[in-house]
Amino acid sequence: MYNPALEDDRALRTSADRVFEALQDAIVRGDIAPGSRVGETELAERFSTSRGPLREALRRLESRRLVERTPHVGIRIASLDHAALIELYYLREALEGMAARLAALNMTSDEVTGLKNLLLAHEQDEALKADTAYFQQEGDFDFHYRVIHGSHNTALTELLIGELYHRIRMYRYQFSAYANRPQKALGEHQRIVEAIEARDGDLAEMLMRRHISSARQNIEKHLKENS
Amino acid sequence: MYNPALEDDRALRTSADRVFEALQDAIVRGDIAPGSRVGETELAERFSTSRGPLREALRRLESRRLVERTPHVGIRIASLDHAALIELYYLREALEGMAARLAALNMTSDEVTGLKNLLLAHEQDEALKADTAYFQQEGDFDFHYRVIHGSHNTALTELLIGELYHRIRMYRYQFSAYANRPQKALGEHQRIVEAIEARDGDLAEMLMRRHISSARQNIEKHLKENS
DNA sequence: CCTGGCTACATTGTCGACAATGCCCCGTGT
DNA sequence: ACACGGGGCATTGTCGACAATGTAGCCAGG
Repeated sequence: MYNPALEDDRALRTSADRVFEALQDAIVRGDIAPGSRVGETELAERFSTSRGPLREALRRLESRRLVERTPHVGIRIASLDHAALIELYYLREALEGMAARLAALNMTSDEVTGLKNLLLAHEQDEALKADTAYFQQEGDFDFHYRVIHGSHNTALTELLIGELYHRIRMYRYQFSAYANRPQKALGEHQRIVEAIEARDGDLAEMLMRRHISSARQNIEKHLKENS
Repeated sequence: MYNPALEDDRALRTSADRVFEALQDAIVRGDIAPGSRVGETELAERFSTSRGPLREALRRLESRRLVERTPHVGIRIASLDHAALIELYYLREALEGMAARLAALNMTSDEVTGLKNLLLAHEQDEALKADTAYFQQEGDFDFHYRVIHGSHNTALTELLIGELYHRIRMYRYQFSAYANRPQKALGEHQRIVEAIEARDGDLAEMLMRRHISSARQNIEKHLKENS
């Protein structure tokens, strides 16, 4: 059987890159328990490679704060600390607020219409499915991805999507449902798009910041109740 | 001021970490020409180690965008792109604005008095030295470091100081003087501290954002004139 | 029984050798 | 003269072995 994905794997990717992505995915999805210590030999066997490429992958995961390393002792998978999650939301508020501002200034009209169509699709899904968490979460990521890309600021985009979002996704996978008020979020998304369409950077930033700030407060409330 | 040397005894004993620090410094200071291709063997000899630890260091520098890597071809030192510098200033505006807001809320009174004393010292240096660029730059970093730490948000602090500031410093070293208006900057710093002391997060954020936005516009003006 | 140090083991850190890939140059054909 | 292909060379990617370090368990002494 011809499998182009496998060939690409071998042709234009190094083993270290392949391990990096696979291990990152395993950590984000929780296949490896957060906070657990893992040995290099064990991981190397799991991903069918030697310790050399594995250690290169670990260095990159260390930069993304997905593993913690102490010299001569070993690595442990990042633990899920509530305080760290709250900190991440302050970062998101600042960065995505800026992204919304820049998106209002720099998005092409094609990108704006694409964004509007996305929300229309969400609206219909929402009407049908009432309150399904999964679709809302994926749709939520999709919306935010598009706004971030719309900033046309590559440093900002790479920082948010390439580094911070993996940590956010890890929390979402493992703490699962925060009861994240889908219909309310959809309404906030719509207002943000309206501000972007009106090319009102100030308003777009303010609405995005409130949107993320609300999500943070919602999480804080749930954490306080369940403790 | 942030001083990574304090942790050297415990954290930096491996060869890979030592090379990472040394190579990062060499890149930031411009000892290695930006955009130039460098071979792994050559670098390994330069830092008296083998290619194994060197490659681990390169992976981390790749995460910090200080080197660019293409598989099976090699690495090249990050080039100094004007557009990328402007993008970085938008990141700084968003992140340090948030840092100033959080500093106004979370700084201890000891930290606030330390910050005030720092500016008093700058004021006297300024009065004496009139317009010396170097002290102002170092003092500028010192001021911003303290505000960032004052946010008491470790994710924000590590992101700004551990990742973004190295890129900023690289530009400052190599494009040197932007005529960065020391006395005007000092006045802006003083107003920011006043807002922090008054525990006015909104005002502190606004002033910090204006401060960085002014610096960005100043750079943009100089770039336009010199092209 | 507890404490302190010491020994043995497991794990991480480092290195040199080998394999795989890309690049450059040269030769050949049109 | 130029385009295309093949071979040699330099560089990167990978691997297994060895050295260095931390840890746990044991033994001796109090």
